[in-house]
Amino acid sequence: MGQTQAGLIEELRARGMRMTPQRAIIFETINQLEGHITAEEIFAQVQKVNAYISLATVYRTLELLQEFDLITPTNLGDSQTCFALKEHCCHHHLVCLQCGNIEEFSDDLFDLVRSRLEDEHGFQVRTDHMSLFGVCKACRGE
Amino acid sequence: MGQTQAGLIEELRARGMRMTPQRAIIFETINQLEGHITAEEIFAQVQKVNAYISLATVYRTLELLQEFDLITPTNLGDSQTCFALKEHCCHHHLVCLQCGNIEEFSDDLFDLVRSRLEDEHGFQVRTDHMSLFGVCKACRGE
DNA sequence: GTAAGTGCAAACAGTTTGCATGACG
DNA sequence: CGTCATGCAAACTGTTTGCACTTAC
Repeated sequence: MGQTQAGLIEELRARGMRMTPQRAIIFETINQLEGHITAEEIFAQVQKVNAYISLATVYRTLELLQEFDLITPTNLGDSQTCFALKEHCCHHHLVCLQCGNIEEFSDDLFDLVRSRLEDEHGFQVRTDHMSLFGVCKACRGE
Repeated sequence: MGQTQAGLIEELRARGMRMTPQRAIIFETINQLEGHITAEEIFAQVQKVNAYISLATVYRTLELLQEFDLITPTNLGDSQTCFALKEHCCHHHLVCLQCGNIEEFSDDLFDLVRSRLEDEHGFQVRTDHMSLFGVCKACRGE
């Protein structure tokens, strides 16, 4: 956890971004609040540390982290957008039924499926090591 | 197509809802615009038929159709919500790894996965006859 | 005729943005 | 000390709602 945060800060610096107390607090909050959280939730948590951090800064920082490819936004039915760290995301496979080629895709894509199956069916899906079948870009192009 | 629309209207009437020209136009539009469409897209199309139908009515009708379980909303990354007819949706299976019990779930859940794999990888997934594995409600409760 | 549906405009929620001020490096 | 980040408030987008009016049944 501390490591991840140090990693975040380090990477920010490496890309010439400035390190501000606001950003540090927001990063730490995202690290602590595991799973999918909304901007508003981050804001609420962040305000406990420092009440003078604005919601706009939270949004701007989230945007920054997205550009850095460190978090991913997901839309889970609700009106609000959720965010999650990318670090732990596993990969799945896309298998082409025509040429047999296999490519990978991120586990993020299953966020909505997972949460809805949990909410609507009480079913806890194991999405590790999934394979989806279909037709790849190259084969479709012909 | 005409059949589906007749079905919609019939079902509306059966539930004691009124049939208005606005609703007829909106239904027909949803039928014609296959796939996932936004309220705004429906509105634009509907206005070509009758320019005096308001966006509010489109939203109200969409809400109505959701209550009737005839369309499903989906959130595909964009800011706007997409809607699709439920009629063609196939079913998939949830297989419990502990008790072996199998339950069904709707293909709608894959909307986001499908569209993102198409957009991001150019991959056309075949989501028919899918099975997902995990732990069912009953087994989790223990 | 009466309950339900409509249009309009105003309200609303979530997010973004312009600008003056403040602070990192 | 220059540049970039912040806070504030106002703008913006997608959606919902209150209300007077209209219409289906």
